[in-house]
Amino acid sequence: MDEENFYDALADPVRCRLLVMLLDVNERCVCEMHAALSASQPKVSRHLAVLRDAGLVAARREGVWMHYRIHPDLPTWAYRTLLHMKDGLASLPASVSSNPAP
Amino acid sequence: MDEENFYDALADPVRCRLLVMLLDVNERCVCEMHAALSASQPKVSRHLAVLRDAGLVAARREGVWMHYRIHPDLPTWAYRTLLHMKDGLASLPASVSSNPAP
DNA sequence: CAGATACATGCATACAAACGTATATATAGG
DNA sequence: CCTATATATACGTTTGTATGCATGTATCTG
Repeated sequence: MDEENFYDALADPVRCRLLVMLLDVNERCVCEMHAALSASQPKVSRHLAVLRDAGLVAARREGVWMHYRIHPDLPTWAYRTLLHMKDGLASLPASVSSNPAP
Repeated sequence: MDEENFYDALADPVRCRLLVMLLDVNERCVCEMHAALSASQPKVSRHLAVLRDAGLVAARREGVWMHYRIHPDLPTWAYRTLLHMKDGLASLPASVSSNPAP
């Protein structure tokens, strides 16, 4: 969880929405999220990989499904920043404007 | 002050350091900051322009000098995020690693 | 008006990020 | 083993960002 990379991970609307979705519930699988965002599966998978590499989310496999959650060891300042982000993004549309899923 | 652009503005080490410097004092002129960061003047000027366009900082001209400060109308959640960032970045070196000023 | 200082910006380039499409991996079930 | 589902990744392309260098603009001084 490197401070320098933390804000890079937030600098994308898809990733922001993924994080906000994960703040609302404990866990979500990829298919849920890519459906909710109306974004293609590879797109969501790649963005989740960025968040995972940055240490923002953790993944757990259960059978065929990958369950993602906000990383439990996230430092307090990082978690608070995500909560601030959630408040600000609450009014925005859930889906990302471009590239709807087929 | 658009939430989407806010995190884009934070996604650069130079801009993060500029913001942290401005959190410490009320105002700073460009020459102070480019000296403190050991970065070239155009580099710092452009990064300040990004922060200004994003609404994160405000500028005031005083004679030949431009004084930058954290934008006084920054929403609370944004200001708190900057304070979190400052805490985390406190331990990092003040100057940016690459491209020292001539 | 000329020159100096502080800052901004235009241009070309290098580098990284994001995407779509296609394909690979993994697990579960017959 | 074969198929289907869920997810990840490789590849090529496009787009965006950061930078150095050079130049432009603004202000002050004389």
